[in-house]
Amino acid sequence: MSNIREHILQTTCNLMEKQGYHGTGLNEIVKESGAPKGSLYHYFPEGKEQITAEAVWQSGRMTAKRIQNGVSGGSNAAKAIHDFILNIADHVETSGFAAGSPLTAVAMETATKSERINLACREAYTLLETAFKEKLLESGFTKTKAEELGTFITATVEGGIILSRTYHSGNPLRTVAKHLKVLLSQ
Amino acid sequence: MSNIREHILQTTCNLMEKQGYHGTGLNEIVKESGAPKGSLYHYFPEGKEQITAEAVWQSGRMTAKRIQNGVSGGSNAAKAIHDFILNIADHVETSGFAAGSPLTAVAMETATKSERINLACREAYTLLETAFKEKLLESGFTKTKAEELGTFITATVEGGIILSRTYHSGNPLRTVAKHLKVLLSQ
DNA sequence: GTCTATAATACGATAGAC
DNA sequence: GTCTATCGTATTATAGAC
Repeated sequence: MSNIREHILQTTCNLMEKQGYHGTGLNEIVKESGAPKGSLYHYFPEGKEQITAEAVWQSGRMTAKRIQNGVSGGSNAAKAIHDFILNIADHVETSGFAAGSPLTAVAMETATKSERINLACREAYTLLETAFKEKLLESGFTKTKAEELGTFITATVEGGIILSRTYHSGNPLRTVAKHLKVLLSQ
Repeated sequence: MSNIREHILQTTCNLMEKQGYHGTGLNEIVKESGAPKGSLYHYFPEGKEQITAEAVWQSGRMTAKRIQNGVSGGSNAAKAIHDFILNIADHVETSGFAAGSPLTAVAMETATKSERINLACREAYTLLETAFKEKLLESGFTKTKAEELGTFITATVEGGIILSRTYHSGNPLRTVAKHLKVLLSQ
């Protein structure tokens, strides 16, 4: 796959995790990525919607992988999930308060405005929920419980990201990590 | 206080809980509110930032009040918070998947772009966290625990709103409500 | 206080040369 | 594949009449 194409997608992720969908312009993506300006519509003939949908989807796949690889042994979901969230907390602070993924902002902005992007966001969230669920299954949770907790954990992390970005501090995410660990260790 | 002014703020809340900050234009606010077009900059001389900051702040105050009044007796925080979230779940579905408040979307979009709106979002979230905390204190939680859980609950609700909007279903919020109740009943 | 008209700018998208 | 130039349409904000 083209290098430039990948780089445009990565830049889109980086910008949208700070500014969201409407707050990020195509001119900004071109400029920031350093990609040849004429090539944007060559690689993404369907424009901004296509770029965003692909960026969201790719970001979801990468985040899910990070959850899966959290603890290789897989015997302790509580610790794996705890560490995963602490990593996001650090990232928020070291990146100038980026969200770690474009998903949170883009999902909110486009939920009722673009069917295509909304579909990509659903798929991305389902990947995250499933990754958490698998971790919990490995640790001995029942199927129903693992499924519901997968949703619960995803919601809590997303909300923690919003609070940490708003307060310009990783602490809300750290509080979330701490209490999720207690909940999952019981 | 002016009736028109209040109506402009209310309309801004309604639009931004669906479309966010950048997705909502001033023209749209004027048109939707039916307010006299010439009066927008009369009541809000500092423009969109001022309108948004005030809308966010007002919305935070109203939501905090709804949490406080959830259960008048105040003896059962778990049930009060559970019911509060179920109400949001219903609202998301009956409103065509609005967020219940402009806070979630606006906070994400403006966290690093507008200091003024960011400050309003912080104050609004602090109001929510405090409202949850007070409910927990009334139910006998220790001060430290009530404080941390106030943050945890706020994060979980905000994340639940994102998931429910994305999936076009109140069910993620209902899952959140269920497991929060279990957590708080122990 | 409210109106219309418009300034000034940014946006997404496209055309056509090379 | 990549370029520049530009179209058409949004946006926020302001000016000036009434």
